[in-house]
Amino acid sequence: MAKRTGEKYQAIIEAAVKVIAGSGYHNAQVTRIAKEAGVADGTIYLYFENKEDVLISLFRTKMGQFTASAEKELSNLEDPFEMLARLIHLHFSRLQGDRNLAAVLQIELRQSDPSIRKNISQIIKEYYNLIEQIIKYGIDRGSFSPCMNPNVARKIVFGSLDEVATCWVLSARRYSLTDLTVPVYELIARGLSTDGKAPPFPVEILPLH
Amino acid sequence: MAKRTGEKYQAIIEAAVKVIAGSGYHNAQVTRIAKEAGVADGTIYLYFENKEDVLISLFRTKMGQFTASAEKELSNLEDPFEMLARLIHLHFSRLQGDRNLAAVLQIELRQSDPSIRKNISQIIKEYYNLIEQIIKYGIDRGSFSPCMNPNVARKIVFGSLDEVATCWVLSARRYSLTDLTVPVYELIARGLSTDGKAPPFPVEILPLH
Amino acid sequence: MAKRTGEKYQAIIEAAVKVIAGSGYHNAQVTRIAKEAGVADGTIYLYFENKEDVLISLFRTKMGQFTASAEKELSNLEDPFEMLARLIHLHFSRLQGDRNLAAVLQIELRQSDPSIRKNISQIIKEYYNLIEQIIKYGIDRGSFSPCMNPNVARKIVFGSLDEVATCWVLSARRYSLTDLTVPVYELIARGLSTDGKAPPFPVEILPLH
Amino acid sequence: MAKRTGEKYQAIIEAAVKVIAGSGYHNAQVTRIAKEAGVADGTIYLYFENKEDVLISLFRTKMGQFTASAEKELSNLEDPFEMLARLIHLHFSRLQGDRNLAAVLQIELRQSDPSIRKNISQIIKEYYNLIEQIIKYGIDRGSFSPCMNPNVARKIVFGSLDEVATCWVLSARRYSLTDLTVPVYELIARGLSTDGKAPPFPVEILPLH
DNA sequence: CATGAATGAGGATTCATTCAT
DNA sequence: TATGAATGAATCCTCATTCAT
Repeated sequence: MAKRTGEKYQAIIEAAVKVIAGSGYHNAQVTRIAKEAGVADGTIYLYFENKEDVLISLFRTKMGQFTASAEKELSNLEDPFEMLARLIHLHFSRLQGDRNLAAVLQIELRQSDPSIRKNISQIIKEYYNLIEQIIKYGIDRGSFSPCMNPNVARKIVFGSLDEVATCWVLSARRYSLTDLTVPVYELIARGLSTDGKAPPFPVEILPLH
Repeated sequence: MAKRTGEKYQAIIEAAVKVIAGSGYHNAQVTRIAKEAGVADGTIYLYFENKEDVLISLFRTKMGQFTASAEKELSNLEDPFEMLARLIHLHFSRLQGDRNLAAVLQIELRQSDPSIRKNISQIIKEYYNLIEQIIKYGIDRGSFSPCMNPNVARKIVFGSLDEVATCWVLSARRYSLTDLTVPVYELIARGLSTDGKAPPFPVEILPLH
Repeated sequence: MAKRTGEKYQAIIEAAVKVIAGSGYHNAQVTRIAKEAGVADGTIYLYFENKEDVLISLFRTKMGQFTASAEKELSNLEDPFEMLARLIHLHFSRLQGDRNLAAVLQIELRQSDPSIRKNISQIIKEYYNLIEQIIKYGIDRGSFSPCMNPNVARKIVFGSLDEVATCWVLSARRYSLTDLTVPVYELIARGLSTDGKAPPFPVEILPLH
Repeated sequence: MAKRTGEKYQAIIEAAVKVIAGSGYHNAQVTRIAKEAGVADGTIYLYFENKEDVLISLFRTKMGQFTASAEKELSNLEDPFEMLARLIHLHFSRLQGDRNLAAVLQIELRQSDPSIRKNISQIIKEYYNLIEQIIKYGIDRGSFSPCMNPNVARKIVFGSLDEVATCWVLSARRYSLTDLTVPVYELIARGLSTDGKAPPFPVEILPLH
């Protein structure tokens, strides 16, 4: 019964990002999201099951876009190290490019109820899979250490990126997150590599200064 | 005004761990904690300022014990790799040894209000410092790569351990967290090392089977 | 934010008068007022900021009506003694006409918190001013003693009426308050008058028996 | 079972005056009164039935002292006007002489529960009687108007003094209450007098400047 | 499709009083 | 007599959701 498309659907999701980023998860009342989206409170319930559904849909939309664009960008690559480099760069530049979204994804949405967390876990699995596939591919290609458990390696890669991003959001953002792309790459790449030697970060990925 | 010691103080903290682990942060009513601790509701307010103070004190107590025991255990070591190995082992075995506590630390406490989060950040900094000191020490000794930013490396180490632990808590714990000690060590140690070669995990750390 | 008009607004105020008169200020739970008004608890907060605001609004509305009707009724008069006579009559007949309101105004509202008292003081100043204007006018006309301090005289007039009314409310009302209009008038009028002679009470004010 | 004498009994009453005057009726917790009196919480219950009993005893003691000293001071007088003058002077100077007590009697104790108010009414009746006796005596002597109802006159006299005193307490006491003795006397005396002529205030009552 | 006024369940905290010592 | 740690009942307000219009 909930209509999951239309411009109001998108407007509500964008409004939710804005409201949550602005005043935190616990002040994100439905009324405020409705006002920000320019619709009546009740209208939200024409497009979403309930408030939880708004938050989950927000996460699904944003995370889905991210995973899709990452998959697309990596699809043409052959070198596992370059794939890793691009993934890290995408991960950080995406968050740096939308500060509201970064705050919501890294901080606010983690304050949510268990039922929301459960859905979020489900959604994030696609991104997990993407990372794990890169690792498996790297092992198959002989670039990454064959001794590694790809599942454990995925957790380390994701946990590293996530912690770096969270610290950046909480730091009042006095520094550039994307500036950490290279050092993070180097440490992780060395850790993943077969012989402890990782190729340098492919600098053409980075935007020109 | 709040008396911060005594056996009832401890009982209330243990009760809070149990109640929060059992029913989640948002269902952790003061009344339930009081009942679990075997005291009256009002008694909690003789030992704590308010509910928030219970949670922060819980975190301070538990995290403080952990950091202190880690500092103590590492104080006699000379090899940075061995320090890293023991830290990872301690981190995982501690959480595996108290499943309620693990659930509270990894999941529930992260759903709390901004003011609680702020206090938690403050407390966890000591653990951050410990990790960062190990890294700096390793660089000075020539064991860890001198190109690394110790602050970034700290985030990668902590983020990795944290993500592995969180996944374990959420996984219904069908596997042993401490079994991941060695693979996690190997990946991180290789990443940190100067030449991509890390000594094998010192097996005497692990308990005998 | 609080909508301060509409029939529910009035219904809540009337319900508050009834509940407070019936069970006293300290038993006037929001839930009881809501039930009496035939609305949900939360509805009260659509029309009032909080419970305190209900009480202050109650006083403002009722006292405002009283002051306004007094000003209107006195506006056509020229003789200060007649103005005094009508004021006393209005004061007493108004309270006698609404016993619940009398109990709330004379007894219950005086048990309230300092912040409520402060607002009440502000509101009652208009009534104070009305009395003081009558006295100043009487002095200017030569009817009232020019030696008097109008401010002190106002306190004596109001204090007299207030004490008489309070005693009546507390007396289980075995007598008519309006029956005291004439004796109170005579004493006060003589006290205010220039030469100790006050005209008799204008009997046409009183309702026929 | 409550021991109603002893130095701790007095100390508790004085402490109650101080605490209530200092932080208002609603912040006058038993614990604070006990601390101020230098006794344990439980000790209060050796001397008083309950908190209400402390407040009522406070009022009884203080009001009793006042009524007694007034009766004594008026007992030698013959002129009703002089009695009135001395009563007003005593009433005001007593309150002005103890600001804490004034705040408690005029403001704070009136915020109390109905049961306390009931006891207070009972206690104040002696003072009411004193005033009424003066009035009856004045009528008998031919000084005061024989048409007056002594009961109504008493309310006017007490209400006037009470309102003047209350306004003074609430005014942040930027003026002298005893300075109002003469004007209040003049207005009331004229109102009570048989012919509208009252003798001037007997200035020897006032302290020399 | 859209509105927004109305609903009503749910929980942290205070403080007078007790009673074992 | 005196203590003071422990007790536990009692209540205002928020906000996701509904439904008559």
